[in-house]
Amino acid sequence: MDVQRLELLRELAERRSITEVARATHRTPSAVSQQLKVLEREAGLPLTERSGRGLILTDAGRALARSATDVAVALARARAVWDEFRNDATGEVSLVTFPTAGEMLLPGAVRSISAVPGLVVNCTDKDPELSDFPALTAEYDIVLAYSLRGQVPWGGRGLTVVPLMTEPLDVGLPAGHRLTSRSWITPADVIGETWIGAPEGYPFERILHQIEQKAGSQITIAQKFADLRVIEAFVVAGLGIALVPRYTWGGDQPGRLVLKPLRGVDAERQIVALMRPDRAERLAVRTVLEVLRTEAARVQAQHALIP
Amino acid sequence: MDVQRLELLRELAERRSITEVARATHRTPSAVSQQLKVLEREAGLPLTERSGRGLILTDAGRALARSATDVAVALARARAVWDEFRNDATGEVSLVTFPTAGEMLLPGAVRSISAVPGLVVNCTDKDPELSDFPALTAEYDIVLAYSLRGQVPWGGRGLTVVPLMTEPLDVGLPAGHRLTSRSWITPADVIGETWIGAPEGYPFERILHQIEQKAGSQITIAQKFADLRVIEAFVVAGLGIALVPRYTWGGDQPGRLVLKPLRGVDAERQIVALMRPDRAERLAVRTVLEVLRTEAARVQAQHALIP
DNA sequence: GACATCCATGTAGCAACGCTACACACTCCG
DNA sequence: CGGAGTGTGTAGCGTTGCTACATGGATGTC
Repeated sequence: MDVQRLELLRELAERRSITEVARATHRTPSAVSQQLKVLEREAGLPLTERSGRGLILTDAGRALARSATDVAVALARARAVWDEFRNDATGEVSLVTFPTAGEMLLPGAVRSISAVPGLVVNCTDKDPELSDFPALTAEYDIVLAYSLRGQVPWGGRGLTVVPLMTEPLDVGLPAGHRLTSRSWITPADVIGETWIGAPEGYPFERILHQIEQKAGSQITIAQKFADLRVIEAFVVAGLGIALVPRYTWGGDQPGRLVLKPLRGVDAERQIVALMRPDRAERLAVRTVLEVLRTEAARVQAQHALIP
Repeated sequence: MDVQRLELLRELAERRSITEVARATHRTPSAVSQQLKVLEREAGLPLTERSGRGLILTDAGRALARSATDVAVALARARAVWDEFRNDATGEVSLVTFPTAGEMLLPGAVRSISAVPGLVVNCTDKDPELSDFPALTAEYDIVLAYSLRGQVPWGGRGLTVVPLMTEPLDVGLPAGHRLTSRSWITPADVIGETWIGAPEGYPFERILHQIEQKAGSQITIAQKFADLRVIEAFVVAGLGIALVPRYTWGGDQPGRLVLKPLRGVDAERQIVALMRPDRAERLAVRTVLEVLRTEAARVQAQHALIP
């Protein structure tokens, strides 16, 4: 019935705890509990069940929370309509990114956005290993994440996904390496090489496994680092070769690090923006998204010129 | 921002006057005015303009009212979701119809609905000439209306239209008429005949014009009646022939009135249910609609057996 | 041209609602 | 067995949205 109450139910569905909902909505847990009780009484059937010291939603609760999302989207769209009427893309937009995308896209994007008066973006970065990126949509308006081809970890959660770019993953070689004369590299070429890999759980690992399978031999992984700078340093030092995202590559090792495209495996990652559907409707958010898309296109075009 | 206020704006868009909105929502005009003022202040731009002693919506107001409809639809859908969860198609549904459809569909439909406990339909009829049927959606949940093929008078108003059946319009002849031996009739056949027509503005008139055009000669219209019973009585009395909806035909003149299908012109009318989109989402309304559809199918099937 | 009428809109007051603050019950874990 | 984490009741208070009544314009009529 009441939209505010439905909103609370939706928050509960995402945050799994009344205390968390209260914190997020600047209320007392008691207030949240009371409102949900009223909603439940109106609905005429239980929406939550106690489970340990917390609680979980019933099937009915989940269904109602889903509808609540549609209501929130419609409402956000209404807001956007009159923001457009006033040409007023004003407000704060919060954004998280994984580090490499932040380095590649955000400086240019933030500069463009600073040209829009009244529009403010608050950016942070988070380690993709430590955080559940889809879950971050509860806290941030825009979440920049990446996935490998075919991998869709954020499907089914009802999130809005906007693709920004697809970035090829190349093989990084030290200058003078035997393969630097090649114009591309296949899995067979790298048999016997030592790799600088990524920690377990990182999606890059899957690609190394694919290379293993295609080449039919096992891969030697010497070190596992999460930070691209560290990886690059090791490659330059001749301690191994590594997968390096083509556009994100630091480039501060001119001539000492050589990138070669990889053929025979799906070596690319897709960089996307994840959002809660209602937040995606906000005019300010849509404006930031548009800037990110053009910035991504700019980066991609720039690298196409200097291969 | 607030849904209640958006709802008031939407009502204002339809009812054109604060007093009317107040009456419809069981409030004082003052209350409505105050809430719209708040909405306007929040929006930051004027939503209404004074015009004479009433007021009209600005462009921004109309746009916002449209979004308000989407919000109302989402909200109604949420209600329907948990009504379905409880299997609870309870409530009152109001319905207006034009007389012939009421005679044909409502007795059977109301009987079926009475089998659903807690579901109540309040039916009325209105003369299609005297009332603007699309506008009646403001007062009634379901409005039964008809249109001829190609005619869509309710488009663009943002109403939900559910087709119930298409009913052929036949030519009604008195027993013993020279054409009763034919199995169908063409415009050329009826040259020289005297017609019992419908008053101006009634859609039947258009079909008579079509017959005129196809036949290439002018039609003689002796009388113009709105009520089908009167028309039938005149036909039986041998005072002329007339267009008669095939399923709606009274049938209380057995053997004295003969119906023959008309070929060569689009002689059929479509019977539809008109609804405000949010009301169409209500489970009770959808249930009634379903009954109406099956009842329409039953009537159609019954007449197919006895041609 | 004065008056009745029909609008929308202010103002004061009141009732209802949703929040905070605090206390309490319960579960998990060291 | 506490202690820290949950969710939930109760009392009280501020805000909000309503009614009742009065006011200001625009329209139409005798």
